[in-house]
Amino acid sequence: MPRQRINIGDITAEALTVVDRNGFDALSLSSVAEQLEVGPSALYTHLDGLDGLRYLVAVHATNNLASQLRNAAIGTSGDTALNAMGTAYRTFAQTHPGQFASTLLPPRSTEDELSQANHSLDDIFALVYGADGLDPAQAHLAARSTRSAIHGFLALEHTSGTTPTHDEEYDHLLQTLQRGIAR
Amino acid sequence: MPRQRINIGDITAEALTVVDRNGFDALSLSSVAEQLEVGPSALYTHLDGLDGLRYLVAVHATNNLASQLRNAAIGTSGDTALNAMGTAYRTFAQTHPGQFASTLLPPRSTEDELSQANHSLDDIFALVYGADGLDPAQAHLAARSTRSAIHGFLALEHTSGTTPTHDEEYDHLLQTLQRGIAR
DNA sequence: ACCTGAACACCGTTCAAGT
DNA sequence: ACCTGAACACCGTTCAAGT
Repeated sequence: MPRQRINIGDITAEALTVVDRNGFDALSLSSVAEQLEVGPSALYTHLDGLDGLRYLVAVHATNNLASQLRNAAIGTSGDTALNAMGTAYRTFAQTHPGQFASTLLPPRSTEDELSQANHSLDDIFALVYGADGLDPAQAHLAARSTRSAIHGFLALEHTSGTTPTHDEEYDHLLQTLQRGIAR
Repeated sequence: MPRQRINIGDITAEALTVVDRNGFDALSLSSVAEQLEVGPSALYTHLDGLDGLRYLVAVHATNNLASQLRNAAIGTSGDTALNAMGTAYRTFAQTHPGQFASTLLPPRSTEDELSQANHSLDDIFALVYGADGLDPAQAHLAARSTRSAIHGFLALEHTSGTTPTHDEEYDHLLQTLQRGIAR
């Protein structure tokens, strides 16, 4: 019997593929193991069961999203930056709905890898607001409001089915934020 | 063998109990059937499998939330109404996290019971903005932005664990919306 | 150290059989 | 019409056994 040798990188890549194709709820040890040509129990050598697999996906998805936002914000500032980040956030949610959904998974401790990934996401928004003149405390508040609002809109848009485009609604949200943030 | 007779009302009540106690992901045909003292297959007479059970919970949860928002808005208007609704929304999410999570379930058609429940939720916000002087189109946009932002904040707060209270962040979000909504 | 394969518990779903 | 109970497929998890 030729034994297949796998590592955590293979598992992660395959898990993201499954999630991108069939959604976060379709992620299972069986599906990933089958693609890697090993038995489901082989995965326990590398991670802590199904919860560990979900955690792995959530960390990578959050970091992927953060990268997209950083790329979008490069060379811009102020409202231009926020609009670019809003567009990038939405593009990520639409092209990787499974990864987007995984983003809401609860961290295990207050300072684990997933918490850090979430903090780095908030930090991107806070940096933009900070460069815009807001002091650190205000920038943090503005960042949290912005991320919350954008995430909420995209989550509702995703479940609301792919009904007509909600471009006008999304523009309204982003403009509301830009007008409403104290500065 | 004394046969247990059940109806859709019993199932709904028991499903909501399970969801309130152990979360939306813990909802299963088995757990509900066990509490009703019937076999899991007996439920298929009344609904369409696990998806049907989830759908049932989502409809009732959304309508429950809508009732809370309506109650909160009674006798108020403008920013006072929005603050009251924001508080009621948050209270619902914290006291019934399972029902809150079920709220994001995708409808089956564009005009089924769940879509209607979601529309009635948006309508509550739209009515407040309408009474505030916004024309129907603007009130609709404002309602969607508001619901999205509030939902997103509460969803992130819920996953972010029950870390310290985020009261200040929530206030910031509501104030940002009130300043940012065009009127 | 890492994977196999059997074993177990659990769940959703279908369907013939009973009342 | 409505529930039972057997049957099936599928999944997560554990663990002894092999390499």
